[in-house]
Amino acid sequence: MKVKVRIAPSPTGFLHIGTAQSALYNWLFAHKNGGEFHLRIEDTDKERSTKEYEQSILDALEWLGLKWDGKVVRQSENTAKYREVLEQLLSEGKVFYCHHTKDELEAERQAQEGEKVPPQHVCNHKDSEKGTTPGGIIRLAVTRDADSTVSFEDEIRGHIEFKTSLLGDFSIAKSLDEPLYNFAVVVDDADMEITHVIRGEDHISNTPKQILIYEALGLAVPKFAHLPLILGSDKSKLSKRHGNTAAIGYKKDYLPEAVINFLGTLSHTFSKEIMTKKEMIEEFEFSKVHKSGAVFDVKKLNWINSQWVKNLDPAIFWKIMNVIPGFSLSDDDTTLITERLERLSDAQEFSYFWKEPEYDKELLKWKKADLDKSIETLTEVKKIIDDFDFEKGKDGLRKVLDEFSVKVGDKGLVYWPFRVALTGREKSPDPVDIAFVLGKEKTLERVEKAARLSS
RNA sequence: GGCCCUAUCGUCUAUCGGUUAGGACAUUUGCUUUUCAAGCAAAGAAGGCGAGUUCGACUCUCGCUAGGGCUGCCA
Repeated sequence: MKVKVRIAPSPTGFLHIGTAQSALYNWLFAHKNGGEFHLRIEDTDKERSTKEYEQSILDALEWLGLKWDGKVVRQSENTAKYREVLEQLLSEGKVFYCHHTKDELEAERQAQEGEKVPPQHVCNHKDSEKGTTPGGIIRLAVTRDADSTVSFEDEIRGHIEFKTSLLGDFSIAKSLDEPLYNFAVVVDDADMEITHVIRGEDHISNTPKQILIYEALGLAVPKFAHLPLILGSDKSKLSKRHGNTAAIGYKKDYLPEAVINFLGTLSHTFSKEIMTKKEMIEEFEFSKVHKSGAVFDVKKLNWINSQWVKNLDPAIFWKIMNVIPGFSLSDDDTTLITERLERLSDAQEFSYFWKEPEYDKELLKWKKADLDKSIETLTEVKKIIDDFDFEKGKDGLRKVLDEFSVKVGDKGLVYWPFRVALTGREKSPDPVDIAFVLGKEKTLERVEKAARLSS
């Protein structure tokens, strides 16, 4: 049987980074097995779902390169199917109408909490006239055998078992046209012929309910694989208060390959740290997916990103950066930036390559000398550069500057003001490298301006 | 409270009964050096607790503890 998996985000927010990870693992599993990866939008909650969020989820998935097969499925477009299934179940007496009010249910729940018994609603309408009378909400009639259990073999965690007596007659639809999560998921997964449900650990406790629905429908139960959660620094489920939880929020600082690499290696053991999606497909195994939650470590993401940036095609780098339309440096010169970049937005620190630097003249002062002396030396440097033929290359210029340094007796006094004049910053690559990127003319201009600025 | 899941360096992890408990990120130090990085080299850093099984447990079993998830007419 062909492997078919899916992710089912609800358009009530941006694509969560955890959902992105589970999308990745679904995608990996599908590709490893020559199967299909589908996208289903769970928009049964009409109040909170929006088209904008739906679009942003699609965009995030595309950015990450997790392309889905076939068309996007929307639950809101499946209402006829839910109604049909519900009516059938109703006629078979497997589900029933519950006419209890929210207040009654709430009172019951509080009483149960007070008695310290598991909160659940075992409805007395199920065997009465009321159960077949339309109105109220629809619940599944769950058998109350003290010993009966629902169990499944999780692909990642092994045997998991629940007592059905703890479930109560749980709700599956607000009305014939308003299915609730657990019911809609089962109907759709069955409809789409999903073979493996790969999702977050937070769904483990929904699984027995869903299995019971499969059984009521007389349908084959798919395999389940529950992924560990991504945790914040305090080890609780990653949420807004920990920072950025929207996958698309990482776009400004990270390459999609790096985010995928990070998410992939976070909860699955691979043979090395830096992995392409293709390599991950080869090695993906449920047995190598971890069981325990993993803390989201931005420092590691930064490092992984820096590795990807270093090896990035310069043309693509400039396309992504888009600092000034059309601006770029030669491939070799680009490495001056990419070799020292962790986050994409840090490229702003190299803005002196594409615009005039602005700085305080005090910055020109070398720490082991005073400002006047620094300027004096810079003026000498200007002359040296003026006399130097750039055709002779970087090493040639370095050689003359080094010789001059020996005469001055302080290398820093020569190079520091030179660096500041060119970049306006206290940290940068070698000023000689920068001079050769800027060219002789621009270099002289900046040095001259610096010297003038201080007189 | 109930149910379920989990438990090795600060973080992500390897180990599938016998290892000096390995690697990566981070940290610290050294080299390099005109600054900051990068790069290279090195160092420190771990099996929650208690029983049991065994010649021998990080590894198997049980209990405890801790953390997490769920407990909606949300998904």
